[in-house]
Amino acid sequence: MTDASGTVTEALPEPGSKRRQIRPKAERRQQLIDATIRCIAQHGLSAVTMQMVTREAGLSVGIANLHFESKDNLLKETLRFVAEEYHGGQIEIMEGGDIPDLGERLDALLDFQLGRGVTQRQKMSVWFAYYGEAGARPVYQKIVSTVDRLAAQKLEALFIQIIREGNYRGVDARELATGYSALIDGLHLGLLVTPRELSKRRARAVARDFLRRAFPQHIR
Amino acid sequence: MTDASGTVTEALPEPGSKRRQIRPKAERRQQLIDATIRCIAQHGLSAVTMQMVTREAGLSVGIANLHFESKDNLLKETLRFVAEEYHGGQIEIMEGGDIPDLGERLDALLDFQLGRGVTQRQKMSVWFAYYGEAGARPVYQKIVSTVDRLAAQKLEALFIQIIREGNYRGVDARELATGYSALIDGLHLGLLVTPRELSKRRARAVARDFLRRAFPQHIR
DNA sequence: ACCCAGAATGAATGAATATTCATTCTTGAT
DNA sequence: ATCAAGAATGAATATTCATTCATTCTGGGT
Repeated sequence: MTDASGTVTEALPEPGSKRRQIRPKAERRQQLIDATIRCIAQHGLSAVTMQMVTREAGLSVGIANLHFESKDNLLKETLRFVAEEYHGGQIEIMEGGDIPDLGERLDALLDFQLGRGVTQRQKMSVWFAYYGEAGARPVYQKIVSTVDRLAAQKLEALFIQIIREGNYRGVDARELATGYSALIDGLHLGLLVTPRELSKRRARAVARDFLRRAFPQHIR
Repeated sequence: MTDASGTVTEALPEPGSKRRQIRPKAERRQQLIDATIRCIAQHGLSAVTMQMVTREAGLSVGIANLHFESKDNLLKETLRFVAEEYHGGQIEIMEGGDIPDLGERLDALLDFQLGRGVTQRQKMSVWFAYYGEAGARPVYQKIVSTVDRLAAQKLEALFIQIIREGNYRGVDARELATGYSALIDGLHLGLLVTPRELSKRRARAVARDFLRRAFPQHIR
């Protein structure tokens, strides 16, 4: 706050400067969404305030209502972003032009779903914060189920390929896909709520186990 | 509000009467917790207010702070109640003096976890509402993980018995228990958020499938 | 019949927070 | 240089909500 030189501090813009910057709308929107994600992860959805978000973004309070028309809308758009990012990532891997080998593709998917560091934990927090409200908020349900359905279809398609390639008998791709998705969601929950009991390493082992049981030739 | 007879309405206590009733503390506490559960299920955790809860319970606003010292505490106690009820039910089945056959016991557990009607859905809402906040609220984490750990131990114990009885090879009870718990949590999530895509019937089929894969002699 | 401990009430209070908008500032075009 | 469009600001407003507490009421004990 005080300057070593002891004279006028107003002159040059410091790191956390107040210098007003004008940026395109899209950039500000993303900045606010990112800040919202951090706030939800740190304080919980129900404790998030506009002041908190805008301070985190290093912007003024008025700007949130300028770019999103309301808090409600900001939260909705944040969910949409997280949902699309998560499911988009999965879908890209599952379509997998990069990885021709189906077993490897499964591994890559698992890596994406249970890998990463702190960032991933932040996203998880946000993800489940919304799930928690979804029971009472149809808007959230709709956003999630839209992207969810697409990912489920891709997963089923991948499983069908694998089943054909491995000539696995008595395996229902759709049922298995539902199970695998649920398992991953449940493991995420465990990592979030009881990180002491469930390490990321163990979560991965559990998920791999599930896949190995179903597709022994492709995993391990 | 008005009486058909057209005269004094004050006289006899109607259904929604204002007649003040004095009841023991424990009863009022439970009444408030039940009302809280309904409110969370209907409006979402972040929208719940004290006024809402006390109105739902048919009581005055002051009473909540009389029996619970604060809103925070009421919410905490509500979580504790739901957690203990859910896990308590499971544990009772898993210890299962009633059901000697291990396969049947597994079935009973599955029934408990994925059965029931509207009530169950209410509890699920509450359950995940708290999960959503747990990332940011250590108090919630602690409550959940305490009961969770106990249930996990019981499940592992049951699986160990089954593995011994069935002489299953290459199966790790603990890992399987983690997987099964996660699967059930994930299915609950699916039922809550995307009830259109996942019916209760299908959820049960998926869970049974998981168990059958692991313990083919005991299930089906 | 009467009392009184303490259960219950709800109007009042004060703190927190979403939203508005008059004003200021920035930037690219002229 | 000058200007206008519109991006950004943040003090002010209005609302909502948790919590308090002076008061009222109830029912078991005497």
